[in-house]
Amino acid sequence: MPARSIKSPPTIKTPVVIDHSSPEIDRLRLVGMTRGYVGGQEVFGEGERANNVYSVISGAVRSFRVLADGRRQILDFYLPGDMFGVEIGPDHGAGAESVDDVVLLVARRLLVADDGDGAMTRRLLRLAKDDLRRSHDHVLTLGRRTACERVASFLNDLAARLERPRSLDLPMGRQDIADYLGLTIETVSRTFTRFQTIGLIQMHGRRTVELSRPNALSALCA
Amino acid sequence: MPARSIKSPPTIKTPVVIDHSSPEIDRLRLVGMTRGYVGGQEVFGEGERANNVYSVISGAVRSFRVLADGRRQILDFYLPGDMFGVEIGPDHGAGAESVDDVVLLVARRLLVADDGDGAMTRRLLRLAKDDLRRSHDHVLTLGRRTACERVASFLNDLAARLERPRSLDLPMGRQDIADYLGLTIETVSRTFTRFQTIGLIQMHGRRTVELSRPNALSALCA
DNA sequence: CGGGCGATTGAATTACATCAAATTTCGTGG
DNA sequence: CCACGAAATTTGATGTAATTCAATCGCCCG
Repeated sequence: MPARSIKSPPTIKTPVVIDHSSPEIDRLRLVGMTRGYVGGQEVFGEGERANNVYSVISGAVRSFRVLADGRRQILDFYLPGDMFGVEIGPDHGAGAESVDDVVLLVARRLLVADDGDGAMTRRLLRLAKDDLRRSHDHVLTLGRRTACERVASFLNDLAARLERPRSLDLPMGRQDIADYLGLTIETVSRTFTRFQTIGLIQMHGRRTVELSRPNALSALCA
Repeated sequence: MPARSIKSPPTIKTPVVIDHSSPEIDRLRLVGMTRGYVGGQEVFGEGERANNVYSVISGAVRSFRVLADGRRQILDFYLPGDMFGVEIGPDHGAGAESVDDVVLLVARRLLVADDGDGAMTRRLLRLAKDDLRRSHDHVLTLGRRTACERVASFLNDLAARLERPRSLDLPMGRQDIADYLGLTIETVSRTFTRFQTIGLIQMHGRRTVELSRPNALSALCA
């Protein structure tokens, strides 16, 4: 995972208070500063001390682990409204980088951990369980689905998280998708073109995917 | 995922109190009844209402999800001292079955959820984060490791959880290992024999693995 | 209007799956 | 204690989905 040419890092610092509406029920109030990142910047490294927690205001973040020889596995993508970087132990179990241009809310870890009553802890528990559920889905996909099914699932899930727009804007490149799905960039590319040939999707440029037949796509997920 | 001949289900019910020492720091006190299972019995099904939580007293439990066409992915194995089946939502996101003969502690969900102060919630948070960490390891393994590396990781991890005995007793059969590692039973079998040929391991019967060269095995995990 | 990087396409290779026996293990009953 | 039989595992032959290697294409930015 290559060094990239870094544009001027637009590191704005402004005090901010944000209400994150966790799906359905809870609201998570976080107090901190915003910070801006250009694409491909490190937010924190694997094994780094976990002093802050983060919440995506705009853009997308990837969390990942790497093997000694450089093979990379993306564990999750975080989208606007998602919180990440919360740890129980002293340091981060995975690295995190901006996928594209990103603005994050950065809060001190201590401000989150302690709040007298257990309200915050309960929210964090809910959050952790959501992450676990997604990770289990991911395990199922990597362990038992074909390349074709993986890509279909990916588009499907992304569309679901973005509230099912007919057309979605991929924040990440093909390599990121490959590293998330446990495939190579070539296989991902081929699968996209096959989907397009079959009429499942329609690409406009390389980042915009129009889901022509969303039901057929879901059906492909097996 | 065959129906199995069920021996007389030794369903003993005895009131029990158990202290689970969570690694290092916390202790989790659970009050409930014990229940016995023979190999291959359902503890709960995917989508079933989550009325109880469970803790392994002896034996091993597998949690899993299945695709519509029957492909199965094992998400985790639970060993003595492990707690499982805790949910935030109303029902279980995965099925759970006994791997071999098992005794579980079964506690009512309500007894766990509420305890005035947030002590229990904090323990559950720690537990969820542990599960998440393991699931992330699993994603890395399924997404980016070869069959050989997967089997090595599996033996390695199992040995670590069993406090690194020189010789370990596999509670699960080859099919379970395959369904955990996203492989076929044949590939798992071939890999075991190759490891044995190379002198990495020595099998005694089909369940006992002697780790002849544990360091070489760890090195194989990449 | 180039130029460069990301993406696509093609050909050859391979790791793992599939299909099909043969063999071993281990519980059971004699 | 030993023989039997079903089930689990191993082994072998073959097939194939996905990877690897190698150009080429085309989108997007300056």
